[in-house]
Amino acid sequence: MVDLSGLNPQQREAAKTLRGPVLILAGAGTGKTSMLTHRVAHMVATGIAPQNILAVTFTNKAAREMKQRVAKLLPPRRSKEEGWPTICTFHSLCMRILRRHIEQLGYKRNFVIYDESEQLGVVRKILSAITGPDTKVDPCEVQSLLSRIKNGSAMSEGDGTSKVADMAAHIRRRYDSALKACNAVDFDDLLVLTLKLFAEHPQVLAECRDRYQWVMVDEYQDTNAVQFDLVRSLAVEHRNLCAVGDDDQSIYGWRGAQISNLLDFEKDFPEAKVIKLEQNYRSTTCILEAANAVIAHNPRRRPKRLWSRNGMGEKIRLQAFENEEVEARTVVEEIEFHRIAKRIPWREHAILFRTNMQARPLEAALRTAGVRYHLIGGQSFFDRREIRDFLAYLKTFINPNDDVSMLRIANVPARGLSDVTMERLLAASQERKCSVWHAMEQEAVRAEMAPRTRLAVEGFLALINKWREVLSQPAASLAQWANQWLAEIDYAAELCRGEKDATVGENRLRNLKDLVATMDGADLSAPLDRLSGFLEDMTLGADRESEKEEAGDAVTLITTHSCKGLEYPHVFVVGVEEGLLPHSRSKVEGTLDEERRLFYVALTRAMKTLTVTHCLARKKYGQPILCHPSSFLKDLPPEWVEDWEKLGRQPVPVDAGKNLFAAMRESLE
DNA sequence: CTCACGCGGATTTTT
DNA sequence: TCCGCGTGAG
Repeated sequence: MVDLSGLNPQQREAAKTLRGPVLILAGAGTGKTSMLTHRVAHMVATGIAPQNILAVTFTNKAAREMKQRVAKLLPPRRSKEEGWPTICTFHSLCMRILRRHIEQLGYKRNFVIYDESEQLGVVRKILSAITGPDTKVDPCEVQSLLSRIKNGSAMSEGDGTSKVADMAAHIRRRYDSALKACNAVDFDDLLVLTLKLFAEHPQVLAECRDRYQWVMVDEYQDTNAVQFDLVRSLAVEHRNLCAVGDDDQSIYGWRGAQISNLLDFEKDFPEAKVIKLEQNYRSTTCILEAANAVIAHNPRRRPKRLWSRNGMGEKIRLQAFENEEVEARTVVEEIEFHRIAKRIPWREHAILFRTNMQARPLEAALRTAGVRYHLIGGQSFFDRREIRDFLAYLKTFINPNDDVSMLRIANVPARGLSDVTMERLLAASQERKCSVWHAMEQEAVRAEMAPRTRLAVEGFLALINKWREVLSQPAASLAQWANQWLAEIDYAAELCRGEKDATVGENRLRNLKDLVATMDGADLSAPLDRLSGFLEDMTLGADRESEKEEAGDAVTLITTHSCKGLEYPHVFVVGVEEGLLPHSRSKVEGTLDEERRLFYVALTRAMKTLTVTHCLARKKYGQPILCHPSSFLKDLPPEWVEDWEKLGRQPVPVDAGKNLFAAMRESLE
């Protein structure tokens, strides 16, 4: 038997309610993961076959954490063949299903997954084909519209709908067939195609239902229409569905998340049992009471009230500043004061803000004060050219018919395949209804080219084929293989070329080398399969490596969106102003509720102290603009708040403060 | 190609 | 204000 005595009564009930639909409302910091992992262990202990258990999460991080914690609770596996629960993201679940069955939808088994920038490439191509080279249609817009359509949340804007809809449908058809021609699927397709598979091939659905007889879904409030359909497809028969979530933390409505999936759970599962987890293990009473009061203003929520045994704690500090620079400086001073006077390390502090743009003055202040920090978010890793190129090469080696990847690297480094040549090849491929690679392979196509370009094309064909060849040999080391072809194409030179600062190129090269070094895992399957696996991990398991480097002492800078699920002993929520939080756009979009939840999420990150700040003026597009305190601030009950009336308090002159801190720090180190 | 200049746009972003 | 883009010249 599993020991459930560490759980509180509600957690225990949730962990022990196995059969039938259950909705578990797990408030912030209420030990959700602990409950879930114990639930899995308890299932196994009661005789449920582990391989019949499925737990779906949204992020790799959540999946990884749950996997690790489940592994600690389950009896050790006797053999590799022995069943084990499936704990993964929606996307990787669908990927697994599609790997087995996608041939029934007319794709090849070794399909690749296109990420956002590759999707964009396809969209660009289609747009230029149907509207001529220069039009004002933004490919990004189109791509996000397509995504929203696929996820079943295309906003039906009131105006001129049918024309736009027709257009969208047309583009979608071309887009889908373009991807299919490359044997590629995008992130959304993973889910959509799985549903299609279920609809068109009932035996596959039956197989999956049979396999996943016990389904758990984490962060249920964030599921969108397609994810909901998937879950329902799997669970509607056996009805062993455990949905875990918190309607108060639904902050991804704009990405298609349907909070109604959680709110109206009983519509689809009338016999559902609802369990609330309200004991919080993270924060002090002050923080929780304030958060409770804020969120209570939302209509249409499942009433909840977080409480804790962590004591009253310090009151929430509410501070006003004349502008964002003073705000940043003071927050930093506060952190330094904590560190020097109270020996609280930097890593126990986080600064939360609504928009990325707010990070700028904070970074500046942190830097001048010599405080280490790391900024979470911003898309860095996958925008790096060297990584993109490398992955495109890998995809080309796996499947040269993947036009998007192939076109990306065809002339990188420059090998005489100019844009004009590639355009011609593209046209030829469209004429012949084949891939660009295939067009290159055809003698007739090459015959029409100038001798020099013809040689370039043949050289490229030979290059790709040569290294594909190596890949088909059994015991190749992927890292070695990659290093060899990288050397042959002299990619290092390509990276350094045109770079004024040599260290930039070196850094890029090091990034790449680090990546290459991770290619050889322990498993001994065929190199091609390993390569596919590696690629998949890269696209699907897109762990921000910035998040990994938690080692080291540094203040966290993070948006209120990406802080969900995290916690910090000392939290500063900055820029809590009308127009920023709630964001001005939420007024026109009618999403004030979600903004309030966002504020609630921010508040509930704090364990020990919470500081909420706002400015009286802030530079917007360069111009200083007057700001008003957020309307949410008046919902903070005065009894839990310590209002620092800025006006009375004359701060120490900046330089004096800086020197003082510098001196104190030196004396300590 | 590469650099320089000018213009526009600026919420949030799990895979 | 500031960054990223596309364009146009050399």
